[in-house]
Amino acid sequence: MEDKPQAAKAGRANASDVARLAGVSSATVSRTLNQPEQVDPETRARVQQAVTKLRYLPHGAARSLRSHRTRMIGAVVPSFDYALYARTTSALQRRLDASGYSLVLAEHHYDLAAELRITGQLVQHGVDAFMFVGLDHEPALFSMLEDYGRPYVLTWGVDMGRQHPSIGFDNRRATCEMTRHLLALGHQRIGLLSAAVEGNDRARERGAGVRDALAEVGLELPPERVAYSTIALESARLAMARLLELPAERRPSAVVATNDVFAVGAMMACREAGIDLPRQMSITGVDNTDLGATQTPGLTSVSTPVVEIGVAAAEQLIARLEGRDHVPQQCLPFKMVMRGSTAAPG
Amino acid sequence: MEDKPQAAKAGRANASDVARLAGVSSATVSRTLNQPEQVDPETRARVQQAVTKLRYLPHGAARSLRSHRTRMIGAVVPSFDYALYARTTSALQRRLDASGYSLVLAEHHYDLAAELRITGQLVQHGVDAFMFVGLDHEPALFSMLEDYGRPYVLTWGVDMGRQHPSIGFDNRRATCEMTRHLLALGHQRIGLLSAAVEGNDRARERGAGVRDALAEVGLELPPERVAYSTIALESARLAMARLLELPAERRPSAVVATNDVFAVGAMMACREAGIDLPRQMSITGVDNTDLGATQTPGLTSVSTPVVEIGVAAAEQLIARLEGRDHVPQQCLPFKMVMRGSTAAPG
DNA sequence: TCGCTTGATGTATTCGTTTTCATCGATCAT
DNA sequence: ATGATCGATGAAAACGAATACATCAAGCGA
Repeated sequence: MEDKPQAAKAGRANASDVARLAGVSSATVSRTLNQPEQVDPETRARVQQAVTKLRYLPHGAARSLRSHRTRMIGAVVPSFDYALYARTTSALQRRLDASGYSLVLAEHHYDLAAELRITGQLVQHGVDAFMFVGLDHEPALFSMLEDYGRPYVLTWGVDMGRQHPSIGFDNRRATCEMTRHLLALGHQRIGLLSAAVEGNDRARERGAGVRDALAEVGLELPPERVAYSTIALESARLAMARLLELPAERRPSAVVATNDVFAVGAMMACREAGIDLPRQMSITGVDNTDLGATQTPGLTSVSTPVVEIGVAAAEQLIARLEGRDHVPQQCLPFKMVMRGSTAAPG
Repeated sequence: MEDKPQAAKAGRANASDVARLAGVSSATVSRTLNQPEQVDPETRARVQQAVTKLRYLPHGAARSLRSHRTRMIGAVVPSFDYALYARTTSALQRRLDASGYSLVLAEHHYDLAAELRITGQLVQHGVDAFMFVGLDHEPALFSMLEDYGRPYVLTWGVDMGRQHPSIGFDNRRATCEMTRHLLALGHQRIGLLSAAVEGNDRARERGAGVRDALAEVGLELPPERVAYSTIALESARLAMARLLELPAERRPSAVVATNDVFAVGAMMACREAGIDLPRQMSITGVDNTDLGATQTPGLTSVSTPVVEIGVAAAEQLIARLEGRDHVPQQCLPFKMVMRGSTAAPG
């Protein structure tokens, strides 16, 4: 009654099953899958056949327990819900997939403590390497990655101090150039619609860029012309509404928003208040999303290298995991996209 | 020269290290982490202390090799880039995170063969359960999940045949009601802007809903009033442009788009062609995204239960993994959102 | 006080691969 | 012919945690 060879094997075939069917040892099965060139073509074919016949999928946990690699790469982003990160992540996955890596994606809702916790879970699961958004992170995050020997790359910003590998663009110069554009149009009172800056280097840099451009012409940015918002249209609309409450002579004639969602929220507030765009108010965004591009008037914005960041991040991480050379810091170009939302003050 | 106890331990502490520091066996460490109630409070405290001191993270691969569970749940969606899936997935992650599960996210770009391949990779990595979008999938996908004993739930549609667990809403009724609304406004020639229907049950159902409503009043949908698009603004704009090329007496006075991206693309085409919305053309979408809501005029759309789907999917999968009761089929409500993009024909 | 139960802990095996090392023909230079 | 080399393969030892089973002390009733 013992030893029913092929009878009702629970569910999953393992390497020994394949080996038995192919008449080889499990070591040869493993080699066929991992270093095919080391095994005799004829044997190899026999093993392959057994693999497909049994629908064998190697057991990832066992594999990574032994080999210390999972071929999984983690992307930890602030939010799935913002189109930008989605497009970067999408590009990242495509590139990873092409090299046989899988993507594990997680979001932290702009909470750096949550980011640390979630990344810890992923480290536990054996994720080999990480992509993060932005330069600001908990120190404990870096020490954990260090302890566990996990390569990582920061994105959407460039770490000038060269402490960490990073791939992004110059956020500060982006808003600086945008502000110069508004100044050139003749605007004097320029407002800023920004995300909260703590833990958010992109927001900080983008705000600094506005101040840079203003300083170049001897102007400054009074606190009353700065409004803060969370990344949601409604929140941005309310923030803009507060700016519009300023008395006419102190109210900005142009507002630089640090991203397109804020900019579109601002447009909503203007429409509601009966303010004509762009005659009575110019608005600019950053990221050049569909959301902004399809507004009437179209939103002037900065086209950021979303896809390029994802691809470059994937390539750097793969290169490091496979011990190849890589460029640790990459500062990619951005592009101004002028549309109808900016004009000379009426 | 042997036996330097704590000297330069490579990187990672393991259960034995924790056990040694706490003066217990590794079995007790494991119990402390997994069945804390079975271990003496005093011992437990000592172990916990050692865990934090050594910054111990259990080795996920080892754990899941032995226990056959990873506490990872996979969501396989068509695209990260469409806001809807992002919001569902976000809700899903939040709910999973609260129960100690991690999310693994992957996209297949509307390619069901890719979906199968990618899901296979995730099964290899030990992902415990899956959420998919839509009812249409490769038969091989279901047999693989069956073979490997992985629970799954289909979303964004309700499987009437009760073959598979599913959570969604009635896509057909959604566009049907939308079309009735247009008919009630007095439209006679109604067009359809749809995604390709093969492998996409949502598109198929939504198209059927339009035909249902037309049939109720004895009308039908001639092929020339149907245009197909891929999920991108530019593609939708071109598709709508083709509908606008019809001679005036056969051109639709209203177009039902099967999602908001298509609808906004259609709006772009109209603006470009100098067609006044909604006087000369009514347009409706599905999904009620920010993209549609912020257009001028605002897009009339169907608000779909994006967040609820994510939460319900998470809860069903967790319940099944933990052997608890669950409702296999859930049909959630949707809501019509009327805005300025629909009006009586001019 | 003895045997029995109970609770807490340790010992040892197991999960399914990868990988090191050994083996065994076959080929080759001498 | 012979020892060296090489290519292909198998046997067996990891990897790190979970867990069945054994152990041991304490508590209990008779």
